[in-house]
Amino acid sequence: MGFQLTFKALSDPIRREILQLLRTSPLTAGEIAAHFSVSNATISHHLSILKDAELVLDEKQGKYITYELNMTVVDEILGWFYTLKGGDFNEKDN
Amino acid sequence: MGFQLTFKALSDPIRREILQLLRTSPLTAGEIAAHFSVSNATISHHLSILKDAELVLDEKQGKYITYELNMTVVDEILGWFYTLKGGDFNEKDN
DNA sequence: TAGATATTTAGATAAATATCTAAATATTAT
DNA sequence: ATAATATTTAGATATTTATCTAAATATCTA
Repeated sequence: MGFQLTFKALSDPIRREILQLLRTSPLTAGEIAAHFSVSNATISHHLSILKDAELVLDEKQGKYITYELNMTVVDEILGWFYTLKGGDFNEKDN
Repeated sequence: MGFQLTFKALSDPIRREILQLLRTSPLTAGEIAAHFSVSNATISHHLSILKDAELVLDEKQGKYITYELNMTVVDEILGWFYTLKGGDFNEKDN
């Protein structure tokens, strides 16, 4: 539980919007890129940051790569916020 | 509810640790700075970023400035994560 | 096998960020 | 008033980041 990659990943507005896009169902890289006005390469870069943070999972399906939200990590980060609201907190996990 | 400043503020490990320090009670800038090995000026800079994000509130008390957690904004950010978990989401608020 | 499509990787660049030291501001105490 | 203490602001610098274009890789289809 090192949260550095997770929070860094969440600090960019495009990456947060990608997560919201994936809220209802998985999408391919191209479908995701179509929602934005930056290049596909840039979206690919953002996806790799989300992947490193384990906020998304990817699955290769033939020509396409499908991305989906990883709820496990979303829940872990929620846990971090709950420590702020009075729960326990292990200082090492930051 | 523009979350950009909030998430940016949370993306630095020192700032997250400051928030955890303030979990139980308010502290002065100096008390906060004493927990870290960077200069007071640097901590002051981090505090100003947390303040801009409204994650902390400050109150001048004579020679000291006391900082405390702003739970209101913590709760707002929790709301953002809940949209990811199936709730409603207004795309403008990102 | 060639050509088309989907995605990522590489290399470059401009902007943003964290940090430092030194100086400024404000408050308290002698 | 002067000195000491607490904090912030200013200016500089090195690192990180988001973005682009062009090239590489992988898969599908005719």
